[in-house]
Amino acid sequence: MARLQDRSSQGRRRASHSMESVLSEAVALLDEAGAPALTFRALAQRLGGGVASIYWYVASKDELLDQATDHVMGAVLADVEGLARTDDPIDDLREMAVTLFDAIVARPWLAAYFMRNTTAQSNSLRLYERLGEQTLRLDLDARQRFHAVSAIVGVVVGSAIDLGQEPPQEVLDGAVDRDEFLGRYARAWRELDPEDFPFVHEIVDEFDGHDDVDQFRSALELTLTGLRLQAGPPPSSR
Amino acid sequence: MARLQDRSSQGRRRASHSMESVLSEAVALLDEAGAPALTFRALAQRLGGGVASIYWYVASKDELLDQATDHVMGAVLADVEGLARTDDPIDDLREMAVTLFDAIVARPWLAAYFMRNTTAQSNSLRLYERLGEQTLRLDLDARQRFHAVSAIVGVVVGSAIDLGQEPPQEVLDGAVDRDEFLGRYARAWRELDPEDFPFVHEIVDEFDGHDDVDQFRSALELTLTGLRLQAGPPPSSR
DNA sequence: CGCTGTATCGAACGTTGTTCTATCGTAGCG
DNA sequence: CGCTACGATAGAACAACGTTCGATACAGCG
Repeated sequence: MARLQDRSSQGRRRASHSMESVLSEAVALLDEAGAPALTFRALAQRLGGGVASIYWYVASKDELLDQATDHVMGAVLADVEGLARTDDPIDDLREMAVTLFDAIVARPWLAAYFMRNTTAQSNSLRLYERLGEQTLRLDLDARQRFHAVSAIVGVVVGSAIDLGQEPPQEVLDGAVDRDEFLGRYARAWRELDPEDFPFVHEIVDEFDGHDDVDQFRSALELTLTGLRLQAGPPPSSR
Repeated sequence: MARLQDRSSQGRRRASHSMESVLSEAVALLDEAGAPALTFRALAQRLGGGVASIYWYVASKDELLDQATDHVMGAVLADVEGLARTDDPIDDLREMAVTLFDAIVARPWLAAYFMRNTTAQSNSLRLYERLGEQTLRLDLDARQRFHAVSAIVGVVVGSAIDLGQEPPQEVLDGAVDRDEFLGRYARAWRELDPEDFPFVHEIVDEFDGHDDVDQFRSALELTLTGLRLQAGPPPSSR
């Protein structure tokens, strides 16, 4: 009968990890049950080793989070860099932002960590650079470029945050699906006094069962339209 | 010699709280040293009582956070409702958003909680309503209005998040001020290869010592410009 | 063989949110 | 006045968490 891993016949063997395996399992835990599920004890158990061993690879939980985040951001960065470039930098910015947002939809826990510490997360810094390089193709000054990229990242983060904290436990467990969860809010909102909350009543049907990606794309479009206006006519038309 | 509170001459008297005092002290702790400082034991000590007593007023820490957030959001809502209305709904939206952002600058911990649970935080819901009511004055359909308000809240949250997680402990303790903290990043960024990071070098001077409020206002302006364009000409000109 | 540095692990510590159980104090009532 | 019910308080204990400590295994090399 084949044994798991390469542990030999009897008695507890010591586990042998690697930075790669530590980060992979950490990401797996985050993916499966969100940030609260990533504990040193759960991670050690998955690695088949002791709790303290993990501290040989990372100095603290903060660093573990940073490294795990950077680990997956590597793939996101590759996706962004693999995007085809057009002659419109704003179109490119949109595609980049959407790619980033898609990654966060797939891994909601990313939202809270992916821009926390750009010295420890080099892939996030590179992504920031790639976004910024598109603004270099626009007729803006340095401050406007800085603010433009901050705005775009802000839209991504802002849209992603409520996404990340939406699941109150039940959605992650699969006991309640997202539509039912939204429906509860919608039901509560519909019972508000229409005179006191005319706007909430106006949009409750839109809210019920809405798509987060649509919501994000709309917010992004407003920012990009504003940016296009700020940049003035494209250089080719001058 | 006057004694603290109204405890009588000798022996431990039981403390008597109230919802008000619990929330006030909770907010005080959050203001003084951020979210990690709000523990049941620290709160109990400030109230001069036992740990378990707090559970008579709130069922969990999550509820404590929600109620404390709603507590201060009451004042924010009052500020927003006290704003003078103009004939331009977008100008009003801007003033409201800035008022909200100012409140978050004063209390960075707000960013993470103020839109978490609108059924438990009625003041946040009311604020959401007030923002939305401005879009009722614009020529938009229901979905566009829903997305517009989401976008504005998203910009606020997105700009506020890095604000809230900036202080890595030293800034809160007052050991290191914010400019020095930004300077460290700027110094690290300046040492990157200019060929690999042209954008980062372009904007590092803007980043160094930048004002968060400027950054936010710029991001907000892009969204509002996009929204104004989307809404088309004002009804008066038709 | 012994030494050294790398890598591992169990046990323990302090702090956190939460629960259990016991108790106090006062308003209401006979 | 005494008794009771209940609103309100609190200490002790529990499980889970991040983190540290000291001991120990293993491979490479002289």
